[in-house]
Amino acid sequence: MDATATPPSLLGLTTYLLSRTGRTARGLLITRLTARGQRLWHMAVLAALADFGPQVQRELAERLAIDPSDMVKLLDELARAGQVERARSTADRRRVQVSLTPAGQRALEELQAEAAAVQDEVLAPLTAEERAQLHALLLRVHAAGR
Amino acid sequence: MDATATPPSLLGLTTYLLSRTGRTARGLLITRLTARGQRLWHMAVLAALADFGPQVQRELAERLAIDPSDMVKLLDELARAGQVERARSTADRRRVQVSLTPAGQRALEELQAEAAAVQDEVLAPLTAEERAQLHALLLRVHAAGR
DNA sequence: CCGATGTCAGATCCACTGAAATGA
DNA sequence: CTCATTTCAGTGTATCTGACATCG
Repeated sequence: MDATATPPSLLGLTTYLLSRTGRTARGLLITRLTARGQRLWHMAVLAALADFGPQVQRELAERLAIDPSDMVKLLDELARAGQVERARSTADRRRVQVSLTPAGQRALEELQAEAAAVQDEVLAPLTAEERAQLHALLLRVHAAGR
Repeated sequence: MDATATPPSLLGLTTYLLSRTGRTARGLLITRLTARGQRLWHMAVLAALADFGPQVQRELAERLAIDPSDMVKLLDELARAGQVERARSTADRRRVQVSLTPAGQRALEELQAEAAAVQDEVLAPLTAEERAQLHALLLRVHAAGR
């Protein structure tokens, strides 16, 4: 018996596997992004802006299920890198509209390429059909779990 | 369009879903375990001892892929709760054999029940057959990714 | 109510110590 | 037999992250 084997009673838990494989994937991506001076959440923020257009800070935080105070710090970094722009809403001056800059758009495309590469690596043992199956199942789990 | 919807370009990434759903499951379980004064790693350690029997501390850390120094702290907590016992090996007095106590066995069973409950909750949208499918796919991804 | 700032706890990682075994 | 090296448990610390509380 291999001295590095994972305990079977953990392997029997689907949620353990979810947690573990998700963690692995995240770790791999973080390594790549760090090399570019970006972080994981940067990609999520840029993606949200690309998909939904300029948005209020609060909505962004809610969408990505992260704490509003953390969003502030993320946007600080992205703004410093020139990837997003903040502008006070003229209608409601408490609100801040966040929008993607062309540089942000380019950065997002690069990050997505990195993410795709990591995904290929992680899902290597599965056929294309199986990947689609896994994706569909996870989508349903995700949709329910909020 | 729902203001809390996740960006489609993230939903298209299987690795994002893995990460996200894994995170959700872990969070739910942590909440339950905290209420019992236990932590996630406690369960992993107890499971490893139940599955593989008494072991040297070093092996235990290797198996669970955590830092040996962190294992020391985990075992301190588990020993204080009377769930594991440490004994110096007579053959090699540097080594410490860790074993599960009856109280540890009982604790593990309770933790596993909690984990099963969380799993039922998270995987609620899937049929039994689909859960088995998901499990099999994740198992293969996990096995490859080390 | 919203964005911003500061702080706190938890987890991971790394360097180091002292005791004990091993081997040249 | 001795000395250098390695292995192991344990200690302490630096760092990062996410959660929260509070302020303007």
